Amino acid sequence: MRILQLHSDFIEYKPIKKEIAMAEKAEEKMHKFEDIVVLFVAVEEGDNDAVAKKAIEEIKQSLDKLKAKRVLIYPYAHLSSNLAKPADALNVIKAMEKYAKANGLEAYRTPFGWNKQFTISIKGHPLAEQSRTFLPTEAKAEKAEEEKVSEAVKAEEKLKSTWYILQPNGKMMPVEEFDFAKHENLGKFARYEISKVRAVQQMPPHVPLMKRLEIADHEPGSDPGNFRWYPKGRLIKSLLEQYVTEEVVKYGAMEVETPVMYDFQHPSLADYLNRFPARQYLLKSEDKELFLRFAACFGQFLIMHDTQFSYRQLPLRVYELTRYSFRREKSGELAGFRRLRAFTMPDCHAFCADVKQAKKEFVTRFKLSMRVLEGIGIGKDDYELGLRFTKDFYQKNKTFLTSLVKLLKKPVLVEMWTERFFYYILKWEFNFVDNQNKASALSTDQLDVENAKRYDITYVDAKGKKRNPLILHCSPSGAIERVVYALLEKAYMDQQKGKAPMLPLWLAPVQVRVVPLSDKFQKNAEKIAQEIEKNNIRVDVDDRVLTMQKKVREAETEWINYIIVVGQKEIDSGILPVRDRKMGKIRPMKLETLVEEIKEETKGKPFKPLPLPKLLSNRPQFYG
RNA sequence: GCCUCGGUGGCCUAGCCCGGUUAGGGCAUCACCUUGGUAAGGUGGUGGUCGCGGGUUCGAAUCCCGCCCGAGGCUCCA
Repeated sequence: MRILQLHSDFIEYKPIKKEIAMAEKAEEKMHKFEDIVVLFVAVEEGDNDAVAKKAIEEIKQSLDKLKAKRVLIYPYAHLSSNLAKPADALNVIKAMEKYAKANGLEAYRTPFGWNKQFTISIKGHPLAEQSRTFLPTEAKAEKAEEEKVSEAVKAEEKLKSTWYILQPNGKMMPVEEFDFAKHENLGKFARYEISKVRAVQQMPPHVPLMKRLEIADHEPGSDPGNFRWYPKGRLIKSLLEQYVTEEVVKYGAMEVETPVMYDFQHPSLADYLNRFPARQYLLKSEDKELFLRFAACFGQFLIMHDTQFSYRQLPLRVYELTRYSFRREKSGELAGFRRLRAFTMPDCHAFCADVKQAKKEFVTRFKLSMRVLEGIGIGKDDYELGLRFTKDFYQKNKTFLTSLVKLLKKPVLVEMWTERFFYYILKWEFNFVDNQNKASALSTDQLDVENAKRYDITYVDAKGKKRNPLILHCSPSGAIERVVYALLEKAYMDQQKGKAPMLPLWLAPVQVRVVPLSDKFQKNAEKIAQEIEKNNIRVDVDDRVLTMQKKVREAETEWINYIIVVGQKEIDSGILPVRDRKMGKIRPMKLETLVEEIKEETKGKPFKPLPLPKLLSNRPQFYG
């Protein structure tokens, strides 16, 4: 049994919806209790009457110290991942109520089996918040692997935020007063963030696409949310990784590499972990407890802790492409490439002397992120800005915040916190809105005022004094997997609009396919392919024994950008009929012209050769 | 984690409600025929622990229980 004990000034709750068939009877109206100790209770497998009794006895002792005698028993499943069956849980909960009354407490109970809405105000004293675990027998006690309810989770329960729309002209209005008619996606994003709209019952389109296009698939031999990447997918991912890294290095970052696992007991890390509401993958190695990183922060901060630097060198930028970062998301929230347990995250930290410098750097990185997404093929019409800050920061920095919105040239969603609960005072993300009207963050940056101290990172200022820098946390593209998700979802949207779905040319696994009209022309086709290949273009030859029509059809379903059929006419004339996917027609052109066009379109982007045998007859089929 | 729906050769799927021949079809794959002018040429063959484990039954893809995996919803999203 797990109990979160909160001494509150008041709690209000309202039963909304029955979660299970055996839910108790309840009145669907607001209930309010004042000056009461709320017991959020999760009944676990094996809990029984004795556990209920023991729990109440211990709580009674604690309440005596608080001079409190009113309790509200509130069934709360989310404290445990090892819940008892509902019927057993209800019995235990009822037993608790019985024992509480027997112990002279004034006991109340919220209905079991309901989805409830609640508001709680917690008293400020040191003993107001306590968490407890009770196990069925003492023998099992040492197995109690306390799933810590982190400070961040508790903080979020108290978090109060208000929502606004901030326009490029600096005008900020409450979100409900804004007219979304001309800003459909922003409206979808706002609704998703604030009220969590119900999505249509449908598989996300990128999931079947990533399989059919042989990009990636679930790996059943691993943990959920871990993917296998086929050659075409690996090429796409690898090009994206290379591109983002090149752009961040151009911006001035120093690339490093740090471990994927860390000591749970390291003091800075343990403290930091407590600031994150997510769960980690844990591993035991001999007597050490390790966790897998969920971002590059750890490694980079530990490096910077041991690094000597002065104010003259600031801002200092450190970068790593984490392959992988791990977050043990709850199984029910995993969704294709949108949300994974292992993902590739470019993560760039900038260490700044003061707020003024941090703000300037923040703008540089905002522009960098826009540029990176643009280069990938995700323009500013494809995402919406979420801008989040504390009220205090807003009052001192209105002009600065508006300047970010001006860069984007469209209204943005604002979340304002009355107090600072996280380690940052300012944060933004670019959110992609997909075919299910769900929003997912791509690029993001944060202004961190807490971790330099926690990790004891210092620079020497002009007077020779040690100071903690401010730290910016930026991912200029967001997780690479999520970029692939956005590209595929975007292609699907195009298809819905009647346009041919496709990937940006520089990311297409096969850019040109040469189709010999019959096997008589195969040598000619291979020769043309060789000429194209010399120019760093990914080209293959469909030498299979199939009709030309069928080969064209397959090339189209593979989203190949240019298809060239080669027969006698082409050999005689030297003019190639190029089937252009983007323009949707066949364009007669010379080989050199096509090569020039492709080189121009892919200029400045990384290149990698074809990741598969050049002849289709030599190629295995990974899926379907 | 909870609730709902699903899992049948490499892929998509019929059959399941109402238990009973050799589990049917399409795509892919292999062989042969076809050598073509821009989105599916023809014929034949190979290929199956019906997600896994247990139960009910003379008999289970089909009914019951447990588990695993996927999707959707809730929750969560640093």
